[in-house]
Amino acid sequence: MSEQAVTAQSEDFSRWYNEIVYRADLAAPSPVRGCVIIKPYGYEIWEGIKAGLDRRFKATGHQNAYFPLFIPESYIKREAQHVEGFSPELAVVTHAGGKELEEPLVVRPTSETVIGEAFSDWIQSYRDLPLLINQWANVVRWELRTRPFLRTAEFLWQEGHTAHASEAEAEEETRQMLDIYAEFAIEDAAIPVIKGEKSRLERFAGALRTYTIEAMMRDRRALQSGTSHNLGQNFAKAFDIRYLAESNLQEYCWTTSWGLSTRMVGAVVMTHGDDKGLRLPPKLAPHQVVIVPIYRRDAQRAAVLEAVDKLQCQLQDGGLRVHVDRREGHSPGFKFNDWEMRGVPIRMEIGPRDVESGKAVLARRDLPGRAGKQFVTQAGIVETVRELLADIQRSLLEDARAFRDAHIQEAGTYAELREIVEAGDWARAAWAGDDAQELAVKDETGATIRCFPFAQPEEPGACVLTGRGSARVALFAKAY
RNA sequence: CGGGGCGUGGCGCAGUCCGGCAGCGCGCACGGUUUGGGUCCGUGAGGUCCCCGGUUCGAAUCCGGGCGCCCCGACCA
Repeated sequence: MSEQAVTAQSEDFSRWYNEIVYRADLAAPSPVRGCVIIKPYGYEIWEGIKAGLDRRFKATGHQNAYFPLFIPESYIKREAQHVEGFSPELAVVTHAGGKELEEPLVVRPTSETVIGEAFSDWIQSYRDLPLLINQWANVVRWELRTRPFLRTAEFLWQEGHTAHASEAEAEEETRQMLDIYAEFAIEDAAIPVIKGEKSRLERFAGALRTYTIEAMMRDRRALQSGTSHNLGQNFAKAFDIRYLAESNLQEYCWTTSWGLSTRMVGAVVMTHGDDKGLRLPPKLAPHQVVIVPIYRRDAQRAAVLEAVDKLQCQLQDGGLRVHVDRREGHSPGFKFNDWEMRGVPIRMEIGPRDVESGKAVLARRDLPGRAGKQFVTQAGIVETVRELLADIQRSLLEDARAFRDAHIQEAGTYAELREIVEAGDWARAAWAGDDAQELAVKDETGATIRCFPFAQPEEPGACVLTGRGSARVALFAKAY
């Protein structure tokens, strides 16, 4: 598999990327370039992501709600770091209803402020806490430079917002949601993400601490795939989110926020995609199985389609997402390639020979070409397919993990770090530098601290740069 | 904003140097053929060659001016 094939810039990749998934830029009206158009198939992948996350959110007691798209400019300005961080990328509405507005409205880049305003009304007592809210929404950030899926001016996401009575509880929530993101990424999306804390420079505007899951794409660039922020009391103070404690004293809440966006669709594409197109993890795939009927004459056609109908029913009854490619006028070979491009995990071929023998051909997408083909009996097909899907899910994760681990290296000195990241790999190194030194590294190597990973099984070498405070293990990489 | 590149049918492009009928591949429509790895053949629809001006008998092509987009960098999920 060539790494070239799965970069957003590669010709091979973009050919089907645009056709199959979506195009990031509107061709005609230039002012909205970089906005998002998600075609149906791509949107179904997003719906798979939504389902996986929503199930987990419900299990942890979070409830969905919806807040306004427009935020009064004054709200944004109320938290000093927040406004400073987001100002350059805000889209602002100045006119509405044919008149100039008294106060401009910001198109939400994120909703801490407007939700904070609501929270201050909703929360009166410690009995109202914790308040656990999630919103599925679109947001707009006017980036200078957009990239298909990985950075669009408008994107869809979920943003969670919670308020708690204690700092410890807020921290626990922040970490719990990061864990949920990581669990989702690893188990559902088959992306072996690394959990960690962001450096001060990369922290969310207005947060105390920001945690991240970092994924390695097939071109070895890092992709922040989800974030969870402990906001401390910064927003509670800015928006007067207070409660009456059991002690009968007014206290400020401790709040958190966390988000995961359509960028995750890009992460799936660029983690698993190969020269032939997408490879979708079964848990997210819109179609887990596609059945391609094969027949030569009308007499065969009826028998084949009858068998196919029966198999479709069995698989559907077994709770599997199955699609039958009934298109006329395309050869089986065409359909094989077509569904491989779309990344369907299992293709089932049913022809006259299979009808006769009671067998079926299964082709797994995770293995290249014909290597993924096997003959199975139609009896017990549901169980066979289920096991195969589980195996594909597992193998995609293992592939990605092996690839990732092969491209993370320990750096004992700054020279080593530089050499590693300039060659495109990730470097683990002890870090005790300050902001200025971190910026200097970016300037010199193009790499940034992706995170300070939580798990540090092995101790890295000597300090890369010395500074005040103790050194932490940091992960350096070039990122999207 | 700095550096590079490109604007030609729905998509991808050739043609531009050296002016002479607007082309190719894919896709689309129709007919036939084929169907176990991207069938083949035929017919057809589809164009402001980015815009404005100039040179010329004649401009996609040359000259002048303008506009737009993409890529790399700075900002960032």
